[in-house]
Amino acid sequence: MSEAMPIGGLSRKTGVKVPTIRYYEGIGLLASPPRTVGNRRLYGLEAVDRLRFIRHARELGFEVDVIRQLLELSDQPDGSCAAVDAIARQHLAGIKSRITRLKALEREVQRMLAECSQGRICECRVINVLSHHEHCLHHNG
Amino acid sequence: MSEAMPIGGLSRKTGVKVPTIRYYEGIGLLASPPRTVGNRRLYGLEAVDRLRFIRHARELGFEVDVIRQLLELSDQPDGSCAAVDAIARQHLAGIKSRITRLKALEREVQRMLAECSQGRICECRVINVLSHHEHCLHHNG
DNA sequence: CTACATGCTCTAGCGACTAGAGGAGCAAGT
DNA sequence: ACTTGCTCCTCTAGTCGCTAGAGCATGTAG
Repeated sequence: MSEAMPIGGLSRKTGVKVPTIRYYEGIGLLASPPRTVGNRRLYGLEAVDRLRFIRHARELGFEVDVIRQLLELSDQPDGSCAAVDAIARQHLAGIKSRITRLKALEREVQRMLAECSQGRICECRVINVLSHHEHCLHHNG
Repeated sequence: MSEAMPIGGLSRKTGVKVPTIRYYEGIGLLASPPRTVGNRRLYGLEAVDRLRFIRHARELGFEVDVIRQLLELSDQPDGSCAAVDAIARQHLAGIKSRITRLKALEREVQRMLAECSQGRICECRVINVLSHHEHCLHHNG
């Protein structure tokens, strides 16, 4: 019955580093746990769940503010999940747009490289493209 | 013959915001220009070229440190462009890997959403997946 | 009783800006 | 000459999500 654990134990169980756990507490993402007589944090099993949720959401690229919302929503088990869905959908849209922009970058850098004939700097296509925007396809922010 | 211009003019000509220009000067990316009697920066046309180069490289996602290297290289017009090429190639690899990781995220968030049947929170697939890592495909950092 | 690990708080740093305070300079209009 | 309003100056602090380190306290094993 090792119900309660110190911050290091929580860290090992969740894969979240100790300073990060304290950081999450500081920004109000993870509740302040009770302390021992010696002022050390003492976590129960619910903290493990909570922190795993946070970690997983972070791995999926959700921002801290958004995770805060998700946590609030997940605390209302009878509420509609429409809001959760909307958040996830919005996140997906953000990911898609980042992919699109990165692909545009990829094409452009690739083109730059393809045109460089490995000569001297003064005729280097890479430097050239960077110097003169008009030679380039990149026009989205 | 409007050769020399104030910082606002440079900003308009290059599309780089005034505070950003000053920031670039502060970190040594753009040389400190001469000043007027009234202590205002006075830029010539070479600053326009330089700043456009920087801006374009930033738009392509090159980091400031890397741009510093590219600028140094572009100042040696007779040198080999192998180094420039290597930098661009490395950058391209970084972009590719970011795309790969984002696509993995995309798939996962999409799957999460697809499985959610718009019911209550307590049976919401999104919350569920976030709570339990093992239900999920995501395993790369 | 002594190591050593682990914990605590607090502050500062990362990258690439952005925002704002509080003041000075400058050009145009009256 | 004076005022209005824009631009410019420097400096500091904030953004995001941590991470690193200082300097100390506590807990545990031998």
